[in-house]
Amino acid sequence: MASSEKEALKVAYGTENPKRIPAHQQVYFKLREQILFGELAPGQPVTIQGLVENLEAGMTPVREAIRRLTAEGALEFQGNRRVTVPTPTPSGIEELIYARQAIEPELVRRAAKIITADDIESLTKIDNELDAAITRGDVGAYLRHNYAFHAKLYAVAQSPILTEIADGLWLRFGPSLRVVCGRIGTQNLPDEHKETLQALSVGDGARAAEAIRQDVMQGMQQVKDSLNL
Amino acid sequence: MASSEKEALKVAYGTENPKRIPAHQQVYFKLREQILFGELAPGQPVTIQGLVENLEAGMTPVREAIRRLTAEGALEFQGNRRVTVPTPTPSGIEELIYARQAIEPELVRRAAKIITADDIESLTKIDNELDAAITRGDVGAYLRHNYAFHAKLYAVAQSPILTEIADGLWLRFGPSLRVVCGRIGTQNLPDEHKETLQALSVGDGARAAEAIRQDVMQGMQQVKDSLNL
DNA sequence: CACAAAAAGATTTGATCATATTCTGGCAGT
DNA sequence: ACTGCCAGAATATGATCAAATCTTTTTGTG
Repeated sequence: MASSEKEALKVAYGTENPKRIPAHQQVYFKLREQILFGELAPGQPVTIQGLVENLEAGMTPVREAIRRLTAEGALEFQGNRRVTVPTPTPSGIEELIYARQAIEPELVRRAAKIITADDIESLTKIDNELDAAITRGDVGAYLRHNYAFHAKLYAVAQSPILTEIADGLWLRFGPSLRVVCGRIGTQNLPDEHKETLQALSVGDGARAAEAIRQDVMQGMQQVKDSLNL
Repeated sequence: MASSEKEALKVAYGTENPKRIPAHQQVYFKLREQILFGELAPGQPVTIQGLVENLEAGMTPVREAIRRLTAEGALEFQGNRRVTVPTPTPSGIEELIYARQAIEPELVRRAAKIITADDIESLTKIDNELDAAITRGDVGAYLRHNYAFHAKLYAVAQSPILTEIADGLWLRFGPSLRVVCGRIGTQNLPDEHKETLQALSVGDGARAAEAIRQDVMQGMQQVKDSLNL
């Protein structure tokens, strides 16, 4: 995600000055959230008119948001003017596994070089909230905090292109993750975050990268397994 | 638009069935070509109204195409509603180098497992045309055939997600590549394609992947070097 | 009086909407 | 099953409104 858009996101959620945000961006962010955190299930059709009512927006902005998310792989063009949330396939998951383990550890390596104590503190805080969500079995909160942890790492890495790619990957498996959690709950979910934080705090980028790789692989493995049920 | 032009478009973009192509897709493909093959220079502003006239399309389709290309990183949101072709930065190029050498060799490994003699033949044909373009110093043809070679490899690999990512990367450095060729001509350009083809024809996926990695790295290195001039 | 900063106005461009048109898929009737 | 028709959804247009940039004029100061 481009940094100017991160600004827009902040504004959209009221943490910053009241600058006007174009409707098409607001729609984009809302729809993105719904996809990432599971309001929309794999295979579910997404209609323009439905969103116009649902999000109380005009037709043109909705259209633009859909095009954008389609380009990011979060939605799928069904040929006949139809758009749906993509249904995961084993080979698709394989591709995502490769891509994530190729990209995310590199982002962590980059983050490790320039991470500050403040960053580590806020990562720790996110991870604690994540633990709390797990113990109380709150799937929605788990998904949000888990993403927040990784997203914060990306932000630290200051590598906008790799971050956009990684974010794009999240959009592709987000709906599946929700399904997995619906099946197995929040127990037994991967969490190599402690190890990652430990390594980052002593400046060991290689170990941190490997820990995240483990985290990623375990999570994707569960998605893969849940497909064969 | 005259129907003969629509026909031409269908042929140009390989849509066989006689279905009508939505205007927003036509605009997308046209604009994508212009970005990939250098009609648009880095830093150049892209206006909606300009494209409406230039491509003889309506406003909504142009808008949608721009959103899509922005999502793919081919265009950049300039905060104040403005959209431009991104200007390359050294750190951006570094990111692209990492991403390409992480993704493309994997695609070649996958391609190597299932490539057919026909595929190799058509790759060879493309590479010959590429050589011809180089010897006659035809930059436009070089860019097109070079892309065609890589794109054909992606197609063989049958990995749609990794292919989309790789295509996205091309869109990001395409404009820079044009600039490089404008500076140094078509001589001294990387070409490990022969080695790749050789390895593929004997089923040596690892060697083919490494050859492509070399090709990618050499090309990106030249882009990087040309930035410091 | 010269110059530059600021204000006002004009113009270009983007955002959004209402509306007309085109297409798809389902359904009725054969 | 097949065919033709219809409702509803998507696509596309052009008009309208709003924002940003550029241009010109005004104003203030040394």
